[in-house]
Amino acid sequence: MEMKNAVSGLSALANAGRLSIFRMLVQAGREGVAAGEIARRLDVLPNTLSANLNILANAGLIENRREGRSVIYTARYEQMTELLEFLMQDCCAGNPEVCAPLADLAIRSRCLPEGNA
Amino acid sequence: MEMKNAVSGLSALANAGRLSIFRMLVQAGREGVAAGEIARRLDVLPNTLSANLNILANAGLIENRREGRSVIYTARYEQMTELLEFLMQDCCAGNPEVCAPLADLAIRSRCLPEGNA
DNA sequence: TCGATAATTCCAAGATACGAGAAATAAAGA
DNA sequence: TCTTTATTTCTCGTATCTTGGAATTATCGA
Repeated sequence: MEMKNAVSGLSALANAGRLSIFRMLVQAGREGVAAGEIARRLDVLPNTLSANLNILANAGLIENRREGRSVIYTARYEQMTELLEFLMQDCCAGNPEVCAPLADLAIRSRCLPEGNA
Repeated sequence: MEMKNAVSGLSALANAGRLSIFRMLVQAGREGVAAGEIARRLDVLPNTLSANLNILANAGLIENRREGRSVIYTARYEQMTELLEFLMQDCCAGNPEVCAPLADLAIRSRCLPEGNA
């Protein structure tokens, strides 16, 4: 990932409203959540929500599909992974113990294939 | 981690200059880098650098110690880990394969204790 | 103490982001 | 087609961020 994309992604997430949206979508999985449902759950104005969804989408962190009258939003996990990778790149150079807590996190989240946890 | 701290951290990183500083410190390890050296390597004005270091410090992402005339800055890995954890919290609920790439990253970075990679 | 180096603080202006009201567009059903 | 629901676009006042010049503080060596 390039610096420009990383800054764009971090900027998109650097706002309480957008961070809440993104985390909701991350937790929602591939199924996603409709814009209206997000607005209801977070209690935000539809125009504000729409603007924020746009910012997240432009940063490549989310995408959407239309289903009837609703627009369903989903997280782009690949982009999230790339962003995290960009942040911790070479963090372990020479000192594996430094970022061990992150690996623990991966293990606790059961993100590892069988046999690695 | 609370939403407020997460936004503060992401905001601090949502700037090309500060992101470059932070990554440099992440890669530098516990030894850290002096403010002047950072300014030289990134070619930024000392006052701008100082302001940015302050923002990163206030977000809890870096800390410093004085050594003679120099002030050495280091990354706070615990805070970085907490921030990443906040972002991917519950991301795997029901779908472990979704964030498997992140676990791969941890493995590739040799962040895992012996026997887990 | 004086001069040089290292870093920070203060301040102002220009740029950008933010939230909200109002209007517009898209889709579904009567 | 008309109405309702769902979402987006337009616009604008306000708040915040960013940057650079100038001055200030801290440390070391002569």
